[in-house]
Amino acid sequence: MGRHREFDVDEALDAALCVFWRKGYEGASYTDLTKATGVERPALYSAFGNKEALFHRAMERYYEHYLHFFPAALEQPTSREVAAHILYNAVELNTRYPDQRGCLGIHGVLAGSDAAEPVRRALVDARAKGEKSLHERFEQAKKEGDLPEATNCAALAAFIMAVTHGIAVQAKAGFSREMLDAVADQALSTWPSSPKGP
Amino acid sequence: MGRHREFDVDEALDAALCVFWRKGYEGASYTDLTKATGVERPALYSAFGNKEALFHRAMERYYEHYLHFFPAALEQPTSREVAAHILYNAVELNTRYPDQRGCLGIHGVLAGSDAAEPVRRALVDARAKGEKSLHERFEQAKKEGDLPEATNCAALAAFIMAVTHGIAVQAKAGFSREMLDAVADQALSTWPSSPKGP
DNA sequence: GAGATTTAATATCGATCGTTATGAAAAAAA
DNA sequence: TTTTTTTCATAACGATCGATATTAAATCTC
Repeated sequence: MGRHREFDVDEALDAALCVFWRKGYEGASYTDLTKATGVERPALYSAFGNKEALFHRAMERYYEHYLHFFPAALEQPTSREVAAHILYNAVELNTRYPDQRGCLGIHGVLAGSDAAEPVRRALVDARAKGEKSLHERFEQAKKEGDLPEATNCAALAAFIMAVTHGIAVQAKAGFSREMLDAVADQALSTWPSSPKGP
Repeated sequence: MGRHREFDVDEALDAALCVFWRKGYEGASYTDLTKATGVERPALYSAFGNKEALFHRAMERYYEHYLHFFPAALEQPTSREVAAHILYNAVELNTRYPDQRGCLGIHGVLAGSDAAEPVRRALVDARAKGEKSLHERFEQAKKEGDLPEATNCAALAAFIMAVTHGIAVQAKAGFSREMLDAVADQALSTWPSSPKGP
């Protein structure tokens, strides 16, 4: 009943995601989005709703398709390996595509107009969620004797995330993968070791 | 010869700086700027030139008035103290004003429209300049035996800057000063020690 | 095939963006 | 005081923003 859609919604979403990745939420205009997706404006509205909803969908897809290494990292056997997986995979992702360096979640909307506040909040919440899961993973490591009893697990998780965010900023500035790997090395260079540990 | 200016240029610049700090370059509109400065649009243009020039002036003032701790840190006696000064002062600055958390230089324009490319480049260049001076300071430390011969000074400088950038991102997200100090602690716990060192 | 329903494409909406004429107000120079 | 020069404030500029009304095309049901 009715005409069929002539474009692939997922393909359009992927193209829109790349635009947001490069330009952030407010920096990406519908002119950019229609050009990248090959889909006219009203069709984008019909398929996704407004710009904020489209960004939300792009953000979900980003987490699923690009940040999948994060939940996977939490399943590494030791806390150090968890941290290493996060850092090195972040470096790889942040330098993988020359045209969209850095991380959508970080420079999507660090700052912007008041109108972008809900989007900014959504990204902050998503980051907080990831950091919380990392914190909990480190608490588990402490229980297992993988981390010293005195470890501030919240601070350790915040530290790893801070380095990851910093790597995203530097990747956007054009830093080489080699340099960013070295930054990750340094972050891991003195991982707190448990007396019971290896 | 002619009428006098009725507003203080430096005061207006300070007010504009705060707007850019909060909203970034493209997020700050002239409506915001006139409201914050109390100066009408044409007067801002007359005093500073266009928006890009105004941001440039604000950026200069930011480096002079707020990031002055950075060149000062380079004069600390040891590389570890240099790094500590940078990190803890960055935490303090990034959490000093509840209304403008984070760092103007970082979230000023991480992403944005193509029109903001020159501004983005200027901020990247300014960051690179600071990082280069830190790198050189670490090379000096290596010569003095304060850092091990094998130290990758460029990576070490990039690491400190990465943590600083990450702290800025987290400060913008509302992290407490205590938490960010703990992040800085963790970053410094990885500090390489020289065999000749203390 | 006829009518109903959904999508596609053009063109445009009001609002806001950065920027600037324009003319009144103020202060120095004559 | 008159003239000249600079600033101030109102208003509006063209361009672009996100979002739609409208009409033609396509595909369903009957």
